[in-house]
Amino acid sequence: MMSIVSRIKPLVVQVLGDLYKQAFTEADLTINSTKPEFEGDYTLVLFSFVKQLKKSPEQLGNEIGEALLKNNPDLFSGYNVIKGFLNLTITDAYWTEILQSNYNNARFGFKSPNGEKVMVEYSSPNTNKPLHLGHLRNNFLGWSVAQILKESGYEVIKSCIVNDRGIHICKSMIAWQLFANGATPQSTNTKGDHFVGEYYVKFNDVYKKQVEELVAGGMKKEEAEKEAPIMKGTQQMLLDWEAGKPDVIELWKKMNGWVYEGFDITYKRVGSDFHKMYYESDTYLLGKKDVEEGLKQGVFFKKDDGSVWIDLTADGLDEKLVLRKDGTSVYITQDLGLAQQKYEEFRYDQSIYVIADEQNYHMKVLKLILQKLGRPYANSIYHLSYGMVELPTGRMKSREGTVVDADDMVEEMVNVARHKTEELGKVKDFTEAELKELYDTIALGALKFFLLRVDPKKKMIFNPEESIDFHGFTGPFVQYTHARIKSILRKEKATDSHSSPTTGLLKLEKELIVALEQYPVIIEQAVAEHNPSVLAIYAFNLAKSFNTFYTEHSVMNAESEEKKQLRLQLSAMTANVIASAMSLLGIKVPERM
RNA sequence: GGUCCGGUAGCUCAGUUGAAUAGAGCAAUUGCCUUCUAAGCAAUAGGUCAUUGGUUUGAAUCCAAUCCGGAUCACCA
Repeated sequence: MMSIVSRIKPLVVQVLGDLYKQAFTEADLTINSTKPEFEGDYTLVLFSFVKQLKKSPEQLGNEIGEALLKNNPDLFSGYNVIKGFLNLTITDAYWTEILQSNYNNARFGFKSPNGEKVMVEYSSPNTNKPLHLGHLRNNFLGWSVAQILKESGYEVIKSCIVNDRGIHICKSMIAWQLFANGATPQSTNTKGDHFVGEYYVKFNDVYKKQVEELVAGGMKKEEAEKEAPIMKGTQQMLLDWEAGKPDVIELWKKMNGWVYEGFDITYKRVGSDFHKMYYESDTYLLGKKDVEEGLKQGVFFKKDDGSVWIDLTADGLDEKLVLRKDGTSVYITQDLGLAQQKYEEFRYDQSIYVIADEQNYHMKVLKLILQKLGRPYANSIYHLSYGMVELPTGRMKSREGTVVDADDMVEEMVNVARHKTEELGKVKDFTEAELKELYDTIALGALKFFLLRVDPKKKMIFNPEESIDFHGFTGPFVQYTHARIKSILRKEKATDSHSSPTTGLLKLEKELIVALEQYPVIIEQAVAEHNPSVLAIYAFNLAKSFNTFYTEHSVMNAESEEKKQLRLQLSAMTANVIASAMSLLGIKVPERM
């Protein structure tokens, strides 16, 4: 299945060769959608040939247009030249053919397996605090990119590295030990991850106070930060953990267990899932082998104190530590080891890391080191870097409690969905279970769409007062359009009718088919850019086009039986493509709402 | 300070492989429910595309400089 633009390009290249005996390539051509105020469907920009061919744009346009029309009467039905633009009109027969052969194809734009294997690592939570809005952006992005790749023919392995050990985990552990008096999630009726998160905040409160007291007593701030009793206790706990001290390990397992119970609920709710979980407690020692190997290869060097480094100054970066003087791993050491582990286990062709842009430098270094170590997978690593979600007041900080909690967020969206639905009163015959499902569909649709509609690379601002909206450029708008179409199709199904007319397409009908035809190219773009937002924007524009068409023309009371069939097909295909595009974003679409 | 990312309507964002008069949504104003779901449609208003210079037939887009905001450059993860 070839897009119309990629069909036109070789035809133009051929015509240019025939007419002017000059070789052009498809890359030399610019073909855009024709602006609505002009006659035509697609436009060839002529300026680039003017100089080379020494003819006026008008003359060129007319000659090329004439030849294209003559050679391909089944594809082009007309042309016009305005200034330097050749506007081409595609035949109605072409458009209706697209419609008839695809209106009922739920896999339109999807591809069959291509034999390539991709790993997508996303989510990567810490087990010391609950998930917040920033994690949701990561989860939705990772899941969506994986789904887009899957439907584009890749074998996809979704993985997750859980940061379940380290000093930050010990912080909530020690605070629990000191202040909980044996309280548990059960005894306090609190979701496990939230329960543990409270002690992480508690740690930071106490720590801050202790540092202040020490500073008041005349100690320098830097020293006080090291000497605060609770911090010393935490560091001791980390040493005990690494030594495998039973009571610490037991506490660690217990608290992590609480967190996992909480995470499971949230992941299930928002639809995140993984094929392979990695735990840092299993992998954090792995990279040491790579460091030894790199030392032998001369990629790394050892300083006098025994610490191991790599010199990246020739690559415009700094010297980077890869192993501490006491022989313990740092962050990058672990990532080196994990990368190796993942490759040995899955032999992927591509490995995508969905990680916030604050780690751009780290990921650059990781890739560079793997390249220098001569790893065969080094170049297959792709950092899908996304911007942080910020509040109007600035960055969210777990330590300071200025975060929008993921569970709270979902709950609030569900409430808004319920109120709005009740207010409109269109689904009064739904059962409790059906209503609950509908609220979830709408709430998560709104939330996912909101977080995915923005270019991942860009940081985004979340304003709680203004961002919860179900009108306009939102998930519920697209979902509503789908429900609206389904309402028509419940009255009458589209059928394979070859009696539907192949001429006389109305403007709004054609606009819709033209948009539908572009869907496969949009998916390809989403794959190439690792960018789901193009699908969100596309789905919105498609829904908007349908709504305009819908208010202007009646399907059930069409001018003729043929028109009705055509419009039923048009409705069916629009509903399919909306459902399809939304499914790639991880968003469900309801039959009614 | 070095590196990277960003600055487009009151707000949130598209457009950045150069192409016709820079587009949406929200907010504001105004119309449209006896006709397939008004979570909709139509319309009005809102812009020195941060600034300056350059390249080009053509610049929001490319180049240079400047200003502003953010991230990062840890023996933290």
